[in-house]
Amino acid sequence: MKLPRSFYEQSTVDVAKQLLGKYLIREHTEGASVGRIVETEAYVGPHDLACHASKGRTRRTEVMFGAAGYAYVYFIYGFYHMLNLVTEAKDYPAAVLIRAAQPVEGIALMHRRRKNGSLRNLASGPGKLCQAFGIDRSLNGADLCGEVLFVEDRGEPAPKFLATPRIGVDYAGKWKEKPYRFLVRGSDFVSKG
DNA sequence: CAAGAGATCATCT
DNA sequence: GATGATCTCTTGA
Repeated sequence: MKLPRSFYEQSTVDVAKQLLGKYLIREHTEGASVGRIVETEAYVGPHDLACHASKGRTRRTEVMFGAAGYAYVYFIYGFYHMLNLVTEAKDYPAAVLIRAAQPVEGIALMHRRRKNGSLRNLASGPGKLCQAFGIDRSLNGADLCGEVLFVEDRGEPAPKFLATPRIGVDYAGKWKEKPYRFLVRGSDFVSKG
């Protein structure tokens, strides 16, 4: 069952937790890619110094200010894309970063996109995940209730998870210590962070 | 195995 | 003109 827009309208931390054990699906002309989400991070609003939108409403962050249930994809470090799912009310900037997934379908395609990857190395990090799934800025603003990029509930019970501080946000002052990173306990497919 | 450098560009000042 | 929600490779023990 495809997750409805109302799912993304919940509080960002709740969405981040509930996404664990759900399935990310990317339809592409080359074929479908499916991964079980095992790691997420919550970026909870304009007051969250780790959230891009704390710098104000700009061209880049515009999507985060929009309605829930759309993709926020951006390019960083000159190499990598990051996939976020926009949450909460329109005009409230918040999103969940998808950090890692366990490859389920389209694994050969993922290997082709990421030359030198073992199975565990295919999508165990936000940049790697976007490479494996063929996600780039053309998907910025894509509707998660559409046919190209969405998340499915396949009836799996909610997995046990851990919460830790977020990765790579040392500049965020006291916000860097918030336990807004969520990982499926015992999964071999999370990032190392 | 841990640590560090380098790659490379869209976005904002 | 600076910098970042990263990854990979190289180095050295």
